[in-house]
Parts: sequence; C-alpha cells; structure tokens
Amino acid sequence: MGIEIKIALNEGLYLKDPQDSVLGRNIIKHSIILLSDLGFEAFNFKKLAQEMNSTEASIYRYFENKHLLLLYLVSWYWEWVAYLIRINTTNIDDPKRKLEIIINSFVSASVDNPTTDYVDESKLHSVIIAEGIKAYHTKEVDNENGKGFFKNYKQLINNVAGVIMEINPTFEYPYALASNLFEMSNNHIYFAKHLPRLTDIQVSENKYSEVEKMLNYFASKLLDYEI
Amino acid sequence: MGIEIKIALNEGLYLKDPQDSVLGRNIIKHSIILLSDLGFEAFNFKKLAQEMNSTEASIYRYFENKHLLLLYLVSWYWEWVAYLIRINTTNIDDPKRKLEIIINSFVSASVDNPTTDYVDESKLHSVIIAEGIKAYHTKEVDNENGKGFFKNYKQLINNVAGVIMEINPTFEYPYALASNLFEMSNNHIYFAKHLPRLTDIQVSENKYSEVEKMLNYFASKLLDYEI
DNA sequence: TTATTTATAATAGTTTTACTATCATTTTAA
DNA sequence: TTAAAATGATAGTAAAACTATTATAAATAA
Repeated sequence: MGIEIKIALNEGLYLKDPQDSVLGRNIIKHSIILLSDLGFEAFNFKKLAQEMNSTEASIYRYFENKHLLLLYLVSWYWEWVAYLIRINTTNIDDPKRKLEIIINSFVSASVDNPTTDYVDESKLHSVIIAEGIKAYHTKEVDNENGKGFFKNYKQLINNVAGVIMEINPTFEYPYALASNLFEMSNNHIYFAKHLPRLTDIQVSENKYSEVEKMLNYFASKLLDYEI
Repeated sequence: MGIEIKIALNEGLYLKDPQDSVLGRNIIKHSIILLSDLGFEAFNFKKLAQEMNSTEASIYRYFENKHLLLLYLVSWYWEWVAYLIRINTTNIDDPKRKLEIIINSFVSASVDNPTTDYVDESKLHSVIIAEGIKAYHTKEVDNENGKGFFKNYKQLINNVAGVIMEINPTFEYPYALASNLFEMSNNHIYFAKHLPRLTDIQVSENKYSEVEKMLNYFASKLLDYEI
C-alpha cells in the first residue's frame, strides 16, 4: 500500500526494530503522544503500556529503557529533517537558497509526512523542542557516541556545514553555526512558548515564521550576504 | 571573618535557606561535587546524604526534591554571573567593551570566587554546562515561571540585552542574541568535550578562549562592529 | 543557669519506578 | 500443521523518592 519508508537508525538504539512490527510501530506512535503530554520525567513504560493496551514487559522487549526510546525518537527526527532537506534542495544550486530551505526544514519540521502513518511529525517536533536535548546531555554521552548513536545528528550538521562553506568558504565556524541554527530553532520556539523574556520572537499555534526570519537574518549577517 | 556574600534567591526554591546553616551549606557544596561526578539522573538524596555523612531526611528538610536543588544551583549560577558582570563592567563606558566582558564572564565563570568557600564555582560551571538546561526544560516550567523561579535568568538576559541595544539600537533581536550567547557558550563547551563534530572550537582543561573568540566574532558580526 | 525551642540524626516505613522472570497464548512462517 | 517467534498476563525484585516518628544534640531565651 503506497511507498513505505524505512528509516535507517543505529541498531544499538533498540533491542528489536520497532519499525518491523505493529506493536513496535505502536510503541513509537504512542510514546510520541505520551511524551508530548507528560514530558520525559513523568513518562514511563507502565503508563505507555496502559495507553496502548499492551504490557510493560512487551515494551521492554523493544527498548532497554526510556532514555534509549527518547534517543531513538530524536535520531528519527534528525534523520527525517535530513530527508526533508534532501528532497527540498534537489536541483537547487544556489547555496544561499539551500540554507534558506534548511532553516525552513528546522522550524517547519512539523509538517506531516504522508509516508509514515505511525509518526505524527508535528507532535514529534514538539517533543524534540521540549525534550530533545536530554537525549544527549547525559553521563553516557561519550560511551553512546562511541557506539555511533549520534551519527544522524553529526551527519545532518555536516551537511548543513557543507552548504555554509559553499556560501562563504572563509567563514571560520561552519559546524558551530550549523548546530547553533538547529539548537537555536528549537530553543527559541521553547522560549517563546514558556520563557518569552528570553527571546524577541513570538510563535502562535505552530506558526514559526518569526523564528525562521530570525535564523535567516543571523545566517546572512554572519556569512555576509543579503537575504 | 571577611566579607560574607549572601545570594538572594527565590524563597520558593527551598524549604529552608541552605545559606543559613552549616548543614545547608554542606548540601550545596556536596551536591555540586556529586552532580559533577554522577550527572543529574544518577544523583539522588540518599547518595548525597552518604557523601556528606548526613541523612536523607535532613536533606529533604532543605529541598523538596532534586529538581529544585538543581534549579537552586542554576539560579545561584545565574546570579553569580550577573555579579561577575556587574563588578567587571563598573566604570566601563564603551558598550562593546562591556559585551566583551559579558562574554568573558559567560565562558570563564569557572574562576573561583573567594567570597563563598562552600561553592566551587569551577565545578558549578561544569554542572551548569552538562545539566543546567534540565532545570528549565520540564513540564513544570510554566508553573515555576509563574512563581518567579527564573527571574535571575531573565534579569541576567535583560541586562545583556541592554548592552546589546546600547551597541546597536536598531538590532532586532537583543534578547535572543543575549540568551543565545549564554546558551551557545555552555553548549559549545559541551560539544567540544563530548560531540566535537558539532562545533569548530576546541577546549582543553577549562581553557575556553576559542569559545570566547567565537562568541565575540558572532556578536560583532551581528551587531556590525569591529572587534 | 536551666528551660525551651529548634535542628539534626537514626530508623523505619510507603509508594512509585525501573526493571526481570516465567509461563500461557496467539500469530507467523516453513 | 507444526515449530518457532511474538505477545500477553502475572508476579516479583531492587532502587528511588519520598514521609513519619522518635531520640538526641545544639542554640537561644528567660
């Protein structure tokens, strides 16, 4: 039935690939909903099992713990943003235009992807904004980095840095700017919603055009070009 | 014995002011050490009690839970950076020079403060870099913001934004730039240490001069001035 | 100084979280 | 149609996150 996308994620993230079974896809689907409702701290496998009419033990057969489930979702998100960028920059030559599309993909990664019905990308984006950073701010980061768990993120940033270097080959901080644009996007959406005095932009009902405008302004100023 | 600084923090953060007793100051001191060693997830009041030869129940008389203890430390840090900025920008008129000092305070907030012997500022800075963001990325953020728990952060950013507006009154994003400089400082030190492919700078042994250089470059580019 | 309050320690207990183990049942694949 | 694999149902353990109680020590006020 239609095109089925399978997102390639590091095998160490899960015990059994959730994309391969109904139960697995259900875990993904409902974990996004529940994380969005409860936040990472109050979220647990017992509540998830209740929510989806399954059992705790069944979920533990897919994921070792909730941290790895979050990292799985975050990796999915990184991979999906990379995919969005890839399809939307095909046949675009101007790197400035490419960066504009990249920024648009960062902020509007909430547009639903018709090819995966078990992932509500809009809700996943909300989860990433609120909880994403917790996936890579842990004492396990070095160990997990060694296992390749952050490859998707690094690859994404690497691609963006490539475009930045195309625009301005003398710019000294292409990787830092790339990761900062991504982090800033999520951060300032969060600030606008919860701590508005830490930002200048406003957001309403998943309309993030002001964030987009700000990131484009920052990028153009730093890389010396007119928007 | 010497000058004693008492940092004014929101009273809702604690049940009993830890600055007012030996035990309280011990809780602060050892929680910084233990958070730095274990990370927020593995840290708990039982281990803290063991570490400092006290009891779980005694710690619970000072802090409701470990989240609020973290928020207390983070608020302390914000207040301390604001203090650093205040004393180091006294009698400085040039706002560009002021911003330079602000950036230096963000990255080198690890220099020890001789006035509080129970807070190892260098270690506290490490804790902030690794765990700080968890203090304001929770489902309680709106509720806690309503109680004024983030006032120190907002005040700090407000002051920095003021300097930014002095430098360039037409700049559209003074608050966003201010908070971004702060977040970026912590973030890229973290990246340099743990996920170096997400940044361009390097750090070694608490020497953060490259971060400082980068932030100054970003600021000057965005605000249109020469360093 | 003693009496009184207050702070801390020692101990024990409850509830929730984060798992692990076992076995029965259902689904799938050969 | 039969074996193998996946899931469900149930139970249990260990640690985390607290709360409660009583004893003791320290500070302070009369």
